[in-house]
Amino acid sequence: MGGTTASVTSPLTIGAVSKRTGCHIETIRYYERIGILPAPPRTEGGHRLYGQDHLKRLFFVRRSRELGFSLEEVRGLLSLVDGGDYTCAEVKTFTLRHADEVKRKITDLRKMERVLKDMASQCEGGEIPECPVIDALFGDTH
Amino acid sequence: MGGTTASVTSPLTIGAVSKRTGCHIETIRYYERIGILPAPPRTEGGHRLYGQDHLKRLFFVRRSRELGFSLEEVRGLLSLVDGGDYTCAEVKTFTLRHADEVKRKITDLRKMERVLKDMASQCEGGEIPECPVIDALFGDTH
DNA sequence: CATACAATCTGTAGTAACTACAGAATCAAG
DNA sequence: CTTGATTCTGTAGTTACTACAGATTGTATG
Repeated sequence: MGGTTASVTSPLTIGAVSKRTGCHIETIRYYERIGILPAPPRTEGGHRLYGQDHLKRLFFVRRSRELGFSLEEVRGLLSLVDGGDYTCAEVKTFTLRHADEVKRKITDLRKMERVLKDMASQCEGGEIPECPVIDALFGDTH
Repeated sequence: MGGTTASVTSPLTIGAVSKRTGCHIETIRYYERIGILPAPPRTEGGHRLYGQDHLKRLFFVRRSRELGFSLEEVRGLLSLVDGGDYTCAEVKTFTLRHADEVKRKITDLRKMERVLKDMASQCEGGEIPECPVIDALFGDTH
C-alpha cells in the first residue's frame, strides 16, 4: 500500500489502543500476560507502545470472543497466523473442523435473525406477538 | 394442579437432559439457581424431573452462549418468550437492536468461514499457505 | 525549570459463568 | 435387601475478564 506523507503510523499508547479496539486497558495487559498478545516495546519510563499489527491482532481476538470462540480456540487460530510448525494435514483438519463449526453458527444466527425481525415487524401492529421464539429457533431436533 | 395432564413424553432425569443438551449437570443446576431455568418438579426423594419445555429452553440457552451472547442477553431474550410485561415499542427496540448485532456476527463469521476454507484448500497443494488470516478477517477499519 | 494533572505502571482482589469435587441420600436392577 | 450408578447440597476451583490501590511517568502550562 502506498503510504503518502511521512506518517509511518506512530506508535499508540495503551489508552489509544483501548479506544480503537474497544478492549479495556486491563484486558489488553491480561492478553499480554497470558501470551495472546506479544509484549510491545516500551518507552524509557516503561509505558507500552503499540503498532498496527498489535491493533489488528486485538481486533481479531475481541471479535472472535464476541463470536463465541474460547481463548484457546483463538490461540489455535492465531498460531496458524503465527506459523506454528504444523503439518499441512494438521492445518487442514483444524481449519475444516473450524469452518464447519462456523457454518453451524451462521445457520443458527440466521434463524435467530429472522425470528427477531419477524417479532419486530409484528410489533408494528400494536400488539405483542405470542412468539414461540424458542420453538422457532431450536424446537426441532438438533 | 387439578387432574392428570396427558403428557406424551415421560419426564427426564437431569442426567438424560445433560446428555441430550450437552450441558453439564452442574450447569443445569446452576441455571436453575440463577433463575435461567425454572425449577422442575421432583421425585419423592428429591430428584429433578424435566419435561420437553425445559429441554428446549436449555438448548436455546446453550446455543445462545455458544453464539457469543451473555447470560444477561439470554435472559433478555427469554423474558420475551416468557411474556414479560413490555410495551410493544420496547420489544421492537430490543429485537431490532439484537437482530442488528446478529447480522454483524453473521457477516464476520462468513469472512472467517471463507478464509478457513481457502486455507484448507490451499493446503491441498502440500504447503502451508502464508496466510494473512487476521488481515483477511479484520485488517480493514472496523 | 517547576508543577499540576492525566495516563500508565504493577499487583491484587472481585465478578461472571461455569466446572469439579466431597460426602450423603436416592433410585433401579437383580 | 444389597449393590452400584445417579443425584443431592454445598463448597471450592477455573476461565476470562474487570476493578481498584498506590506508585510512577508523560505532558501541558506558568
